[in-house]
Amino acid sequence: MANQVNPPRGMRDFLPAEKARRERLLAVIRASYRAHGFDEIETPVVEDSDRLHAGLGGDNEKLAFGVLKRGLTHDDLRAAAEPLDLVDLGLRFDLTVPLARFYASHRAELPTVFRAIQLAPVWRAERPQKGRYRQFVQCDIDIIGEPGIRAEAELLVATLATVDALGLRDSVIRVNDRRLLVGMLDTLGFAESERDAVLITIDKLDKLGQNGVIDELRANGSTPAAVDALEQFFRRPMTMEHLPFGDRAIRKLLPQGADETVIAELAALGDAVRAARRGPGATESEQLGLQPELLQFDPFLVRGMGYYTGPIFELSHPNVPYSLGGGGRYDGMIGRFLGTEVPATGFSLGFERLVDLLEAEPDGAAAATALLYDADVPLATLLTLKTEMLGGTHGIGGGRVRLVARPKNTKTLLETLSAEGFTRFAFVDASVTDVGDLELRALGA
RNA sequence: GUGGGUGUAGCUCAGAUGGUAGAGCACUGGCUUGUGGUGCCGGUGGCCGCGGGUUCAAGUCCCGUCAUCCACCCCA
Repeated sequence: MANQVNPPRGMRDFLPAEKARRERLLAVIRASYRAHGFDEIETPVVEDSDRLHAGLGGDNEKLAFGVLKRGLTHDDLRAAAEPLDLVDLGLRFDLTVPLARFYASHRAELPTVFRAIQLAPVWRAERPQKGRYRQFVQCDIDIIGEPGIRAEAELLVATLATVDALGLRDSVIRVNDRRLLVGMLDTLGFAESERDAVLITIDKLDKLGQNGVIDELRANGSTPAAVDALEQFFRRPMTMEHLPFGDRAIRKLLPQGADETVIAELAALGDAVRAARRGPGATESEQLGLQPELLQFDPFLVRGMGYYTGPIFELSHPNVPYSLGGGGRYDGMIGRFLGTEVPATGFSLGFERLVDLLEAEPDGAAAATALLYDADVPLATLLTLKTEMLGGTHGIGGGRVRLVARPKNTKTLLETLSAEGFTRFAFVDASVTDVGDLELRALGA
């Protein structure tokens, strides 16, 4: 019934089974990232509003939840020129801006190259939809202090390993570089002033198609000659041969005159990641056909965040229309907070989207026993049984025991318990006095 | 921010053309059964999302509003 006890719009309560499942998946992600040499940190859920609205969050800034200043008066309200004047804090809309502040604040205590894990909720005041929530968990890894593709390679290998560990098949990471994107627009003849708008339209390529993108650019009044050039580029003759992520694949998909340095970087990145995925000892021919292409160069991958400066990534899966994660290099951001430029790059997994996509797996945890007791069994007996089964008074041996009053209809109860991960049960009537009297039965799924 | 669908018991849902509400499951009482969880009879539980309008009469029609889902926008 729709009433006033629902959680806030776009935010969710999690029942025990779902909460347990989320925690299991989170544990997999945490363990995988830690194994790759990253360290987990935590920052406050709110940041200074000024910092959130420093122009680094792109459109997300408009979606930030603000926190009103405490003790506002009517005079304050009247004196405010705009709503943000009444706000001094805001809920973070991503984990990258807080990380940049964190690094700027604690740089002296951190290693020269810092590898961070953040598994935490963020908030955006968007209209909720499938795969989109107003409060959602992001799983970020970032490498701060490493300027070269060494960092990107580590990020991608760790991310792919984590995706594997989660049991997600068929996902692909699309790769591009902000510098190639900008270079392409320049080559085609777009003015710098229209760059952002053009990129937003190009980003819709997978939805609108090539003709749709051209139409929208024309409708928006983009430089006609440049749009013509783009259309011609779309229509260029292309061989359909499949090329692995590397020098040839990148060149094939770019206009003439693209930045050679960037191409070389991306090609090296692809080679390194492929080598790591293949593992030691295996030859390329041995793995051909076994190892699907996990990286894919996409010259039209844009990513919304304005702060990206170099290689950018997006994790996609054929079963869902939205991305499962993304990231890229944001070399300028920390300098905004610290004064000194510090290179940084990161990758963020969309936890909610992974949870929604992954099949629910049974809880492989230790035995859990439910004792269904009759009303006439003394409380002391029940508590003693429970304590004994747990192997002592501390009861942290790994097993679980729950006391449940036996209802008239046990069928539903047993199904519920099974769904909660209980593996066995026993009836407890007044004749039971110690554990030896219990007749334990398996609780089938 | 824009557009569309939905909103009836704890849950899943019925309620053609307007006549003050039903089922299954869940919960619960009795008997039966006597413990992998039966059968029979009964019971609790509904401002039919909320507000307004039309009408003798609205769950049913109209308007508004809120919630939710979906599609845009944008994004994890």
